Amino acid sequence: MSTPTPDQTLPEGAFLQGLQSLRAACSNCNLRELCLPVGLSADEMQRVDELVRTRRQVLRGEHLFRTGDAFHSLVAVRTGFFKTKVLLADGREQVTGFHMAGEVIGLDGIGNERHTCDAVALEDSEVCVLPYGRLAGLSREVEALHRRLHQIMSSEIVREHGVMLLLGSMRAGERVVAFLLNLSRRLAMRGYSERDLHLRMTREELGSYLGVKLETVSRALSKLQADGLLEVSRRNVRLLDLPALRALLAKSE
Amino acid sequence: MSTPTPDQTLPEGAFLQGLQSLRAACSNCNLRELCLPVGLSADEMQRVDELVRTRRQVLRGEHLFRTGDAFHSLVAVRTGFFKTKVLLADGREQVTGFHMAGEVIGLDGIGNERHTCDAVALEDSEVCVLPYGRLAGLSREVEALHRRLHQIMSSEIVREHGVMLLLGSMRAGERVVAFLLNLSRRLAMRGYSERDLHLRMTREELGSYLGVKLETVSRALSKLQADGLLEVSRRNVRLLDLPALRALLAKSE
DNA sequence: CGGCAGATTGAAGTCCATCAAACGTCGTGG
DNA sequence: CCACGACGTTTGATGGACTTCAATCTGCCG
Repeated sequence: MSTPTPDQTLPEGAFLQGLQSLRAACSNCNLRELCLPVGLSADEMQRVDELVRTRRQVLRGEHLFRTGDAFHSLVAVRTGFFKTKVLLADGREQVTGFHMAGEVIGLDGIGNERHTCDAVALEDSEVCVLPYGRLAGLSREVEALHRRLHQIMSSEIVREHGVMLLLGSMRAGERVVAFLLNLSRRLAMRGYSERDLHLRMTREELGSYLGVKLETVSRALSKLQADGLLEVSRRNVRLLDLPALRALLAKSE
Repeated sequence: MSTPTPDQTLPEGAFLQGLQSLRAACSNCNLRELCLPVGLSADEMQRVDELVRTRRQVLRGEHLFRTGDAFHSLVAVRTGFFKTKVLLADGREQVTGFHMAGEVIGLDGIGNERHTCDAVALEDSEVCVLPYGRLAGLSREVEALHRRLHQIMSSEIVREHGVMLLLGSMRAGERVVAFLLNLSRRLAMRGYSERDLHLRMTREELGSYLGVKLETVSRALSKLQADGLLEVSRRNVRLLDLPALRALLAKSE
């Protein structure tokens, strides 16, 4: 493997720290069916390879970007787990999402060239850096990439509609179930068990995402366990009765 | 004015109802500084004119689109006021946004070619129909349009982050103030008073958006009136002390 | 004028937040 | 190796914010 040539167009600073010497490429990435290159032909994917040259390691607790940072790149999660959060003037914070392998982070920065939220690794992670300028340029040549970018952004909007529904219209117990089923589905899509979940976030972070306090999350989980629908042990959750859990959402009372 | 030639590439069906014989064009639209063509040169705007040929009238209470409808076009609000909402299986609904002149609706449909929410006119309105296929095609030729589309979607993501913060981290009174200030700012951007607001939605719709019950909205408004910060009379709100209202959010307690 | 939808206000109840204590787990250092 | 402490989690008791239920009021439109 040859010594990598640093990409001259990459932003200086934070993004160059932790640069990996691995050759990044979508073409031989096992996430290509989930991630940015969905819908691209082999040829098209190779053109994307040209600009997805940089991988970055992000350690647990490290920020990928912060509110106010200049926006240069989107980021695709390769391994690991992230949270994004927004802050209120008085320090209150709201977790806006949890992000796992194959998901793209940083879309918030496109609009005004600055990030408007923080992204923090919840475990040691690796991401692919997607320089936005080059991505946008290529997407004008490769229609499938253009479509895919629009699709990714649109899906993020739809995802957030779901969170708004959760925060605005569900009670605490329902929110927890909705979260678990969503996580279960995303794990299943990646070939993991849909029953055995390992939560990567604290009860407090989960509570923030769900708009309730950490004690409420804990109580809701205990209640579901008492009802025989799942087993909880710290951050490990086993879903014992998926149909019943789904029914809790589909038909509330 | 000559008889308009119906655009052959437009989708059949619902969108053709209420077709206006007015010649739609961004170039001579007074919203061009707020709407889709922001950042486009005169030449570029004329190219957009070619595909923004159709205006549609939407009466109060009418749906612009519904969950499940096939997605063909984005829609720019020209006059009037819309809400978008998502539905839960048991009938509960969550208003995800209120949309006024210059704002683009329907971004949720891009991802999977179907709409995932309902858009309803809250007063008699007029919209410009933006056939998505042609818009995407043109955006590959006109870079400024490409950027603008990305920007619109990114801004929508950022807006929703703000709503999530509101729903997840604020108390009822703060939510109402945040909503009023947001509306005030958007009206001011359009040349209207930032103090005199006319709410276009019922207390119930506003409560749904804010994740509280209609009575709670009503009480919060009454409280703000009692505190001398505003005057309410049915759907008319006059903000009497904007700095104090802003301070309520900037520094809670 | 009468009826109705929407808005306000009050009283009672529920869900969740808050405060508090105890427990388990993990990593560190004695 | 165990003790210790920090951190995260669980669980209980109490209180508060918002919901629910209900009555009344207002303005609008037929």
